[in-house]
Formats: sequence, structure tokens, C-alpha cells
Amino acid sequence: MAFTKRSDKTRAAILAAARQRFAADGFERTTIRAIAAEAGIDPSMVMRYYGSKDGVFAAAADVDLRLPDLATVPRDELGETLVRHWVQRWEGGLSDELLVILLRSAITNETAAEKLRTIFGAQVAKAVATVVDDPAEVPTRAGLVATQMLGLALCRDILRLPPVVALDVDTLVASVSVTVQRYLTGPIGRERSGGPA
Amino acid sequence: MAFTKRSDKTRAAILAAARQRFAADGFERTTIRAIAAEAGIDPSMVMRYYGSKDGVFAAAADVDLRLPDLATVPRDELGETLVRHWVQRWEGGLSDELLVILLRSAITNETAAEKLRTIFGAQVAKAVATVVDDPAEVPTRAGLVATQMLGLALCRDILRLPPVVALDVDTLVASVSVTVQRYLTGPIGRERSGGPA
DNA sequence: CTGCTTTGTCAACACGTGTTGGCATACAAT
DNA sequence: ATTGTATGCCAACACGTGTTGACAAAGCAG
Repeated sequence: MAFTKRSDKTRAAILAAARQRFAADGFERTTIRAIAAEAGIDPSMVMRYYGSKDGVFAAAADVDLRLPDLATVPRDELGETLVRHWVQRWEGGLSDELLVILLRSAITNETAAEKLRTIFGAQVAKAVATVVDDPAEVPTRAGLVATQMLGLALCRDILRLPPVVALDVDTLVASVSVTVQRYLTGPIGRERSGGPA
Repeated sequence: MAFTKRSDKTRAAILAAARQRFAADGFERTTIRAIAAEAGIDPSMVMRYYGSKDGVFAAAADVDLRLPDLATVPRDELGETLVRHWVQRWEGGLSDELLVILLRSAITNETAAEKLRTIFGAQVAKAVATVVDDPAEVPTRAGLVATQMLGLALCRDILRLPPVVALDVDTLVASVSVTVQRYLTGPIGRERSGGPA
């Protein structure tokens, strides 16, 4: 299988087309025919190489958040590092409609939702775990972080709320970083926030 | 038109059924037939009384955020007031699948997205405007607030990320309030956060 | 009771969907 | 050149969709 078959080019074209369609339209509104048209081939090829619509989707939505390794980051720059990385990941339109696909589809497609849950449960929690001392706090902090990061992506890249789209990257990062930084290292829940320590 | 027609009961049944289906399945996956079945009537009635699928949706997604009047709230309790109200609005499952409908559908349906943009543009900005001095800052602050609030709803009530679902309301409100409070009254962008002021 | 409007059901349409099998062509091996 | 196989296209299927119109029953007006 390490040999390149003649069909690899078509396979790749299908995958690229599928990503574009899924990202633009979500799971339900994307049709096999549309994918095939964009790839410039026949719909039946999509079936042959990926088995079913769910098959293409699974292949297209195989995503890695590629979060930075927080262990090497100064403790007071965690928020900024994470948020800047996140924003750039979403901004870099080219190859990264992956995240759009996942988020768009996760809202109506239970398979995609489960996948997203897994990815966030694993990758974000792992990143957070390298930073938080008390293991019992990890899920809570990871959840709060997810709340802000996904909300940011949702408003800016999916819903395209004008004021959020209008924000320049630096202002955005500066504002949101503080939040994420606190969710990572600050007090959570009902603890006093301005304590002496 | 103030008189109650005989068909009002059916109309109401259709609307209730539509809300349930749209909230559960989103716009695309909800079928006229499913709505009719849930309402216990014939699919053609849905068409007769609401014209088209888009018509039913428009009627079902006519939503009012009912944000509290921030003018009467002490300045340092703004975040908590807003967030608690928001969480309760989403928690109160009964009549309020309205928000689920809107958010779920806005991700794939452009009409719904536009509606959500309008609602947030108007209602949130208005609420924020009663609190912020500099009018130029209103959109930015409203946008940031939307980011966190919609992200919260997304993770907790749509995607159901386990750690976010697991959080009890008080912890949630306590943690997120601080963020919203800062987006409303704190420094934004690249200003120094701990300045001498 | 006789007519007329309203409320509802039934059956069907035109269309788009995922999916399948058959058939031509281009390539690879002998 | 002659096989055998991989690659691609075409036509069709079975099904579910939004939507429409004809027709029956129920309520009301005269």
C-alpha cells in the first residue's frame, strides 16, 4: 500500500472536494453528486472509493487540533499562546476547513458530534493537564476553555457575527487570552478571585 | 382576527410540534411529515396554514432573548446577572427550545443565521449600550460577550461536552460571570489590564 | 332544510437523494 | 498482440422530500 496507485489522484481530488463541500454546507446539505461535480468525476466513484456518504465524511473529518505543547510555555503566556494558535488555525483558510467541517457538522450529525467530543475530551484535556496541578480540576478547566474557544470560532467563522468578524486579530487575542488564561490558571467556581496569595 | 377561529388549536399544535422537531433535528433534517405526525394531523395542513417549510420555520423561530434591563443592575453585578439569566433561559427546557432552534439551525440555514445575527446585533448591543460609556466600544464588547455566551450554550446544550454539562450552575455562573463582566466593563484590546488608573 | 365556507384527509406529482450494477476504456503483464 | 485488471462513466433503482389539487365531512347562515 505504500505504492502509489493510479487512482490516488482521484481519491485525493474527491477528498479535497468533499472537504470543501462539507465545510461550506455541512453534512446534510452536502450531496455526493456535488462532491463528484467539484472533483470533476462521476458520483459512483465516490461510492467506490469511500463506500458511502458517511465514509467520505469520516475520511474528510479526520482532524487533529494540533494544539501547541503547553509544557514549554511560560505560565503567564498560556492563554495568549493557546488563543493565538487557535485563531490562526481558523484564519489560515487554506488547508484548514477541517475545523469548520467538524463544528458545522457536529451540530446536526451525531457521528460528528461524538467525534468532536472525543477530540476535545482528549486533546484539550491533555493540553490542559500539563498545566494544571490538581487533576480533579482538569475537566472543569478544559470545559471552560472549550466554551470560550469554540464560542469564538462559532461567532467569527460560522455565524459571522459582524462585530466579531470586524475585530482585528491582535485585539481579539488580547481580549480573549485573558479569559483563557484565567480558566487555566486562575480561580474557578466560587473561590474568591482577588485573594491575597 | 382577534376572534378565535376553530383552526387555532391546530395551528398551535403545528407550531408546538414544529418547535420540537426543529429543536431536536435542526432545519434540514426536520420534515413537514414529521411535524404533521407529531401534531397528529395531515402534512398538507402545515402547508395550508404556514405556506411552506420556510414559513413554519419562520413562525417557529420567532424568538425574543428577553435580556434583563442592565440599567437597573449594580455595575459590578452585570456579568453575573447576564450569565445567570442566560443559563437559566437555556436550562428551563420547557418552553424554551426557541434558542436551541435558532442556534442549531443558524449553523446550516442562512435564513436562520441572518435572524440570529439580527437578534444579537439588536438585543445584545442594546443591552450592552446601556452600560458602556463610549459608543464606539459597544459593538466590540457586545461581540466579545456573544462569543462567551454562545460558546457556553453551544458546548453545554448543543454539543453536550461532558465536562461542561457536568458543571453545576453556580460554579458555571461564577466562572463565566467574571469573563462577561470584564468584556462589559474591563479593559479590552491591548490596553494594560492592571494599570494604575 | 339548503347552500356556503371552513377544516381536514387522500393520493399523487415532480424532483433530488444515496446507492448499485453494467459496460466501455485505458493500463499492466505476459 | 492478448489477456486480465483497474479505472471511469452511464443509466437506473428505490426512496423520501416539499408541495399541490381534488374531494369528504363538519360547522354555520339564510
